[in-house]
Parts: sequence; structure tokens; C-alpha cells
Amino acid sequence: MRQFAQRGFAAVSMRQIAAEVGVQAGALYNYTADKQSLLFDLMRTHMDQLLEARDGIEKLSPVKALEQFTRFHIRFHLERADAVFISYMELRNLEPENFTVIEVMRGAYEDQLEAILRRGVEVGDFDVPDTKIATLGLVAMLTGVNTWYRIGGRLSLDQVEEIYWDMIRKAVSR
Amino acid sequence: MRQFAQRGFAAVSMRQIAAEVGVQAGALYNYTADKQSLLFDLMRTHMDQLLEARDGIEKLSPVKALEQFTRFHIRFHLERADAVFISYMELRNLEPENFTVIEVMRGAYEDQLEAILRRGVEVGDFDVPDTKIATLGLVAMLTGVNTWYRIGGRLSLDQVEEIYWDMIRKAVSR
Amino acid sequence: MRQFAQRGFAAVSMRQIAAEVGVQAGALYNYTADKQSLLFDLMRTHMDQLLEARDGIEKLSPVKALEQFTRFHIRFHLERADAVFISYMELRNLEPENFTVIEVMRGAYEDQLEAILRRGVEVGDFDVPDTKIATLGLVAMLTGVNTWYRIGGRLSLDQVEEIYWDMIRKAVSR
Amino acid sequence: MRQFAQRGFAAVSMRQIAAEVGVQAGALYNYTADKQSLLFDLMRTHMDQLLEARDGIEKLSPVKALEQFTRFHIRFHLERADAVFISYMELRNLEPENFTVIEVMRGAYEDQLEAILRRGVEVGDFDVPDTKIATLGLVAMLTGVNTWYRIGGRLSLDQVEEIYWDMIRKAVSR
DNA sequence: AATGAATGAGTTTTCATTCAT
DNA sequence: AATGAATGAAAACTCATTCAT
Repeated sequence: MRQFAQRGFAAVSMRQIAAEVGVQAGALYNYTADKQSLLFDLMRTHMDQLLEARDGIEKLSPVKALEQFTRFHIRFHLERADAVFISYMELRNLEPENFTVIEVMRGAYEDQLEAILRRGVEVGDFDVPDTKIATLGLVAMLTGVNTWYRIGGRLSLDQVEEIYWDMIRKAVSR
Repeated sequence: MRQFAQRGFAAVSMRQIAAEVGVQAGALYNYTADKQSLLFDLMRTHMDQLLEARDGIEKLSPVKALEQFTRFHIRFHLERADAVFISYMELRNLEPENFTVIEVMRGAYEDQLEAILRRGVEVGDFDVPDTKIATLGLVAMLTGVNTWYRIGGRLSLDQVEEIYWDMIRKAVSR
Repeated sequence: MRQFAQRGFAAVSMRQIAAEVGVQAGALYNYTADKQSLLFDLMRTHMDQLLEARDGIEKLSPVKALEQFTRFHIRFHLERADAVFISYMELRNLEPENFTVIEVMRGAYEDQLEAILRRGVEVGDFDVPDTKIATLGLVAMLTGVNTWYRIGGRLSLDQVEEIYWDMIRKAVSR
Repeated sequence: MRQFAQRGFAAVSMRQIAAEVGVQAGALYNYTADKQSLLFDLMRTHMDQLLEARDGIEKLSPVKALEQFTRFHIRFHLERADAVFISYMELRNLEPENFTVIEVMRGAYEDQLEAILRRGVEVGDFDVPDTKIATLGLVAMLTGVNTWYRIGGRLSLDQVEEIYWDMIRKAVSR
């Protein structure tokens, strides 16, 4: 995972992966069918964890649910920077059927956010002209944190959550 | 550019590029020093155009400037989907000195947005706790349009601009 | 070694070398870092053997030492015609740092001969106006044997040694 | 010639040669049939000059003739270091029929020296067990000067001639 | 006499994968 | 469970040569 994140799937050889774990390249094939499976398994595991994570969010008010989603997304993604990066950058290197599996999972995650937005619009908490697009815009904004946040930098994780929650709250407000 | 965007820099061979333009691979070297230069020239040209594009924006009110920036960003990036995608995805494949050049240009572009936010905060039009982070968040959100917008789809470009401008206006409002 | 000697380093491809040992080109890289190392290792091994070979020569009288050096040089070089040829012809194809290593070794060998000449001059056995130049002249003459001697030809190895020792003995005599 | 001498025939491209004379590679083919001809013409011209050079040497006494040959060889070869180097190093890169032509010319030159030695032996001036081998040994020694002599170095050309003539005179003496 | 664009064959090297041991 | 040797295909790049202009 570290190697794929840092250098890209195509640029990492099975020999390099083997060297990193202290075996010869041939030995890797005792654990994986091929290089493609290595990538796919990484991504699927990541998406599994992402989807598992939230329970009971539908019982919260739309505003509370959106806040929880916001804070969760930032925290979950920052804790898994390598897996997140791979999941965005290496989609292209998935074979078609693997690609489809991951895309479906990603869609399911986005649906969770859109459901919150839709509930909020229905009860009059939010003013969002197009919940699908708002979903995509908010996810892009939130995931973008990963491109610049560094642990030990100017801001604490709490502060980042606060700033983004402030922007998002207002962005969907009436 | 089309090949790099669709399959990734590493996955496109000089032979494929040559075939696409109708020559043998060797002939490409009459026009480019090497494959790396092909990538770098593409990116630099894109960033040049991006930086050239906005004049006089600092004479507008912060709100008007932010609206113009929002609409410009969406339109400019959607018109150049391949170049945008390459500029985000293939940074890793730039040699260090080329990488630095592009990063500096990207920073200059973000500075234009941050300057608008800062002016807006100073005159009391905006309420943004951290202009640097807001800049990064907004740019991520805006550029995210490229990941889903398709010409001829459900929404016109004008509608997209409207929806995002609405979200952004509110996100930075008091 | 045979290929390099017959056709020259630059003219021999890794494919040809591989074919000669009965594998595909890629398999060579299990044994050598690159083509340059193949050349350098050949030369260094040769020079190592050349420098190892003579012990105790400094205890002989200058005349006896020169005779032994003469006979040794002819025999050693004729037995390794390919390595000798490569060591002279392919110096140009060594990368700079490798070149330096070989040059230093060659210098050490020539120093052994010059030491003999100098001792001979000191004790009055030889009359040589410039021991450095005489060294280079004698080495050139002796190594020249390799360009024409063929096993099974008109002359035995013993006869060749005799003829050259006769010329050299007289060339440095008073 | 300079390029071939410094980097070797195989390592010099037609483009480099063209650049050195200030044209594009294609233009060279107005002057030479191909790269091979460039090499062959260089060598043949050199050998022509070498063979032309000595007239009337057979009228001198063997000792005088040998001295003149010695001094001539050193001077002629030092004045044409590049051509000499190419003529030794690049024989391998001549196509077979071209190779034969050059070898015949080289043989003719060596015959001139051997004739002197043979005359000297006949009249009792020299003591040489095998004139063919002595010829090859002396030529090797003399040409070896080129490997170390540098204009402006420790020794003048006259001094070098003197030292070698001293060694050679004694080497063939009775 | 020269150019510049092109070719086709070649180069060294890398790589995912296989497999006997 | 691991190795090390091998393969075959592919990569980027170079080069002598050709040729229309």
C-alpha cells in the first residue's frame, strides 16, 4: 500500500514489493494471484471499512447527521491517507470488472450523504437545488483535505473539522 | 494528451502515441526530447493558460470577484478536462525539477483565490476563519465538477455554475 | 569474453551474449548489473591475476629478474589472448571511474618492470637512458607478440621467449 | 577522424559527425556512400601516405637505413596520432574486403623494415635470429610511443628518437 | 548542396509471471 | 513457504539511411 501510494501502481514492481517485505518476488505468488489482485484487494478492503463505519446516522436530525458525516469523513480519510490516495488515483489501473465493484461501493457511500441532504431539504433544514451535485461537491471538498493536511502542522484535526463543518453548514443552509 | 488522460502516463507507450499520430515511434524524437518532456510541456502549457486568463479581477468587489472566479474555474476546467486530469494525476510522474515548476504555478493560481477571500474578510463581506484552508477546500470542490460533469447530461453548464456559486457564496458568507 | 574480443564491446549485444550461453537476454541480468559491469569485471579479474602472479622477483639479480619478467609476460599474455586484447582495446568503453581502477592496476604492473630496470642501472648491469620510457617500449614490444603468435605456428613458445629475451637483453645492455 | 579516434567508430553517430562539420546528417551522404566508407577512406589514405614516404632507403647501409626507419616511424606516427590509433583500433570494424586491402598495405610497410634487417644480417651488421619476428617486435615497440608521448611533455621528439634508436640498435646488434 | 521528416531495425533494460527444487 | 533461475514480451530510445523538397 505504501509503495503504491508513493510511486503509483504501474511504477512499483513485484520485486520492490517483495524486497519491502523481505522475500523474493516469486514468494509473493503464494499470497496473491497477481499484481492486479493486490491492488483490488487493497481498494475493496478500504471501501468495506468505509461502508461499515456508520450506523444509526439516519436516526439523527439532518443537521446533526451532516455534521457527523463531515467529521467522520475528514477523520476517516486522514487516518488512511495511502488507501484513499490509491482509491482515487489507481481506479484506472483496475481491470473492468474490478473497477465496477469499487464504483458501486463508492456510489453507496455517496448515497449515504445524499440521503442526509435530501432529508434536510424535505424537512426544510437545507436549501440545496440539486442534492446529487451537492453531494459530489461536498465529497470533493472534504476529501481534498487529504491533499494538504499534515499531522503536526498549523492546525489540529479538531480545528480542521470545525472549519469545514462551518463551510458546509453554511453551504447547504437556507 | 488524450492518451495520457485516458490511460495514464506510465501506461502509454511511445509506440501508442506514435500510432495515434500516424508515424513510427522513432519519429516522435524529432519533436520531443523524451517522454518526460511530452508530459511536462502539456502541463506547463495548461498552467500558463490558467494563469494568463484573469485580468482586472482585483478591481471587482470581493463578492463579484469570487463569483467570476467560480464561474471561470468551472468553465475553464470543464473545457480542458484532459489537461486538468493529467495535471492532477500525473504530478507524481514529473521529474523533481519539473514538478517544482508546476507546483509553483499551481500555488500562484491558488493565491489569486485566496486574495479575493482575504479582501472579502477585510471589508466584512465574508466570514472565513482560515483563508488558506478555505481556498483549498473551494478549489477542491470546484475542480471536482470535472469528475462527474458530462456535456449533454442532465444539467447545462449555466446550471452547474449556478449551483456551485450558490454553495460557495453561502459557504463564505457571514 | 570471446565475443567482446572478436567483435568489440560496442558491437556485441546482450542478446548475442545470451544466445552464446543459451538463455534469453533478460536472464543475464540475474548475473550482472549491466553490460558495463560485464566488461569491467572481465578486465579487473584479468588485472588481478596479472598482479598476483609474481612473487620473489625482487630477490633475483636484475638480469635474472628481467629474463623472468620477459618470459612470464609473453607466456601469461599468450595464454589469455582474449582478455589481453579486451584490456587494450576496450579501455575507451569503461566508464570513468572503472577506467581509473584499471589504469591504476596497469601502472602497478609497469612499475614492477621499471623497478627491475632501475636496479639494473644502479648496479651497472643495464644502460638505459630513461627507465620509464624503456619500460613502456619493452612492454609494448612484449605485448605485441599477441598480435601475431598463433599456437601451432612456425615457432614454439620457447623459441619466441628466446628471441624476445635476446632482443631485450641486448636492448638494455651496456 | 577526431571523433572516431576519441570515441570509437561504433560509438560515433552520423549525426555527431554531421554536427561537428555543421550540417545535418542527411547532407553527409552527398560526400560518402555510407559510414563504413568514411572509416575505410580514412585508413587507406593513412596507409597510402605511410607507404609513399620512403624512397632511396635501400641505398643506405643497413645500420643507417634502420636508424632512418626508426626516426621516420616515430615521427610519422606521432604526427598522425588519430589516424594511427584508428588504424589499429578499428580494423575490426572494416568489412572483410576493406580489411584485406588495409592488411596488405600494412604488410608492405613491415616488409620494408624486414628487408633492412635481412640485409643487415647478410652483411654481418646485425644478429637477429628471426627477421620476421624482430620486425614485428620492433614495430610494436616503436608504435607504442604513441600511447604515452605528449607534445610539451618531459622529453623532446629528438630525445625520444635517440632513446628508441639506442634500444633498437642494441637489440639487433651482434 | 542541404534539410527535415521519416523509417525499420536495432539497442539495453525491466518486468510479471512460472516453476523445479 | 521460499528461492533463484528463467522466459517472453514490452519499454524508451538510438541510429544509419532514404528521400521529397
